Amino acid sequence: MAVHVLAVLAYKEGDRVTSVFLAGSVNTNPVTIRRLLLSLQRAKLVDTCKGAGSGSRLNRAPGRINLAEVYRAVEEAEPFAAPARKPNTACPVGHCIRKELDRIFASAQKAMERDLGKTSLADVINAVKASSASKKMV
Amino acid sequence: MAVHVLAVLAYKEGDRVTSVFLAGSVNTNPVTIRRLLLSLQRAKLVDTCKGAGSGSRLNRAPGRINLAEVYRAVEEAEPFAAPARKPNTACPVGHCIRKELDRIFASAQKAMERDLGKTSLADVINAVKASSASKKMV
DNA sequence: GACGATGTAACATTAGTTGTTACATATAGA
DNA sequence: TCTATATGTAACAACTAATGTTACATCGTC
Repeated sequence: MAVHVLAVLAYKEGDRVTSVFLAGSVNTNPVTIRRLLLSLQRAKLVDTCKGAGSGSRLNRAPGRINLAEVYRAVEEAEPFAAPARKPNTACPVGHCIRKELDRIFASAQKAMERDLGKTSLADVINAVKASSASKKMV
Repeated sequence: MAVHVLAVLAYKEGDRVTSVFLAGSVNTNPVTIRRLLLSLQRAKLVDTCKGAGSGSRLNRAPGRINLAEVYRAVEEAEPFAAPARKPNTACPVGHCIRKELDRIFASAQKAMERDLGKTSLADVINAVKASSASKKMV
């Protein structure tokens, strides 16, 4: 969803867009969008202003925003394997396994982020544009 | 959690272990374990028998089970980016972006699985054994 | 100062996961 | 064959996280 919002912002190059508009585009409600925008602001990906005629816009060119950043901005807590069952020490395995699994999953997540990092927001937009253009040609 | 269960099974090389025992070890209840075991059975990772003195055991040597398999066995549905917001066609971006995001996330997930695939269940157990051994030395 | 937008809190709604109980069924062993 | 034991599975409760809804204070622009 975050990518979707950013894509819309990229579409409106530079123009400020309101959370109400974004909510309509993503088919959700303004509050959820604003909650999401807070994360994106923290990550310095968007620039949001209050006041009449204001709203949000990208803080960087779409070519300089990659999806790994977006992912990290949104998923502050690690996404899986995290529920952190209580230590549960009685069992010889349970005792030490958590630390090990954390290591492994952190590595897997890094791998995923490396892959996401290969795609920029501009890439996404171009693909969307191309696909909608070819659709219009039919 | 799945990895934890398999690790316990690997610990008891060959012996059948009951869901009650596993539940105690993972600090949960037998039904949850059995539900999990069903997925692992489908993936041919474990072999479960009913009846007195029965239970589950690994279907392969721990060195021949890698974590990507475990992950796939458990996470049948793709884990994220999946909520599949309704198409929401009114907006020019929303219309075509889904397909593109699916492609990107599928790739990211593959990258993650490739990384998980580098670790076998045996690796996990060895790490756990090593860590518990060094702890005993203190 | 009024309007228009965000920030934020409180609460309802929803969906997904886990826990609990119960019971049918299958298997091993006496 | 009978009994004890363990799984498979269903129905339901409890819990958690995410989202939607409403409301309102606050900040900026006009």
